[in-house]
Amino acid sequence: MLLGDKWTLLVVREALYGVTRFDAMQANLGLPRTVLSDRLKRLTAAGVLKRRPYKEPGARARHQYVLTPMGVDLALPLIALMQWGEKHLFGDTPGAGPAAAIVERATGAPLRAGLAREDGGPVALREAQFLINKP
Amino acid sequence: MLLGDKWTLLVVREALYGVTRFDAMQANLGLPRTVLSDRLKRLTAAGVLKRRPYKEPGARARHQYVLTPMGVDLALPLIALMQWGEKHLFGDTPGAGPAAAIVERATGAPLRAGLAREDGGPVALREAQFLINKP
DNA sequence: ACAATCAGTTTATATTGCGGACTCATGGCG
DNA sequence: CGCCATGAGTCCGCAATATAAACTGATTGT
Repeated sequence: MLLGDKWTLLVVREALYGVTRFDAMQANLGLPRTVLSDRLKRLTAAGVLKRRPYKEPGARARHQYVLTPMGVDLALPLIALMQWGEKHLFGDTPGAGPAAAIVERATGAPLRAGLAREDGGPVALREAQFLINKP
Repeated sequence: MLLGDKWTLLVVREALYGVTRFDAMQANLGLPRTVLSDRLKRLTAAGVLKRRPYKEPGARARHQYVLTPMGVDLALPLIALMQWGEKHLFGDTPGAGPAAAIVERATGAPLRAGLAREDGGPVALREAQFLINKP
């Protein structure tokens, strides 16, 4: 079960925010280093992250964790979850406003996760229905 | 941390599928009854589910767990996650096709989770950007 | 040579998850 | 009426994970 624990999605979110180094993630999230180490291993094994060595000039070689296309695609579920949280659970961390806004790169217009037909036409959640496949 | 474990989201998915009774959820998910009991408690405490007594004619009174509006809104993150899984991890459970399709109730047209401007215009994930609030 | 930094690993303890058995109330049935 | 089945949990003992804190080890600026 790839995404089924407390930290995995948060690690991916860090990566989406542009945090790529072990210590920065550990400091931001405050999770035990053992767990971070394990999650990064799992995520790279699953193909969500890629581990790359790199070297800033005048610093020793490190490695960074960057999202693969598969990882980048996790942005959508994550945005949907974050917006759900903003809307429904704000007594969560009192005083804290939304952690991040999602905007269109070109125009700065705010964006929202939603459902759409394949032609792009938006559809409200109430108009949607699950069709369950029972084999 | 409300949604941070293996089962909570799956329980919500069951509820979205229309499963409302304890034993049915337990049978479908195969999780320990203690854990299901705990998750249902948490979810009702958080306002995602509501516990209601009801009575089918000719059977004794039971209770069912139904989603609140807050719970129904979790459909979107869940759909986004499911579609991510369909696209990227199919060696997951070999032989199993997608578990459920999402369609428009009125027309039966298939739906996809995506990003949109506030006017409803669709925007590709690559055009989106996080604006982080640092207080 | 030395202290600092980054990226982990090791270790010991605490928490949580798990399967299986048990409880308890209620309704159907002979 | 007495008995069985069922739904909805709880209780218990063991296994797996999480946690905090200290340790390793490579490298690098001073």
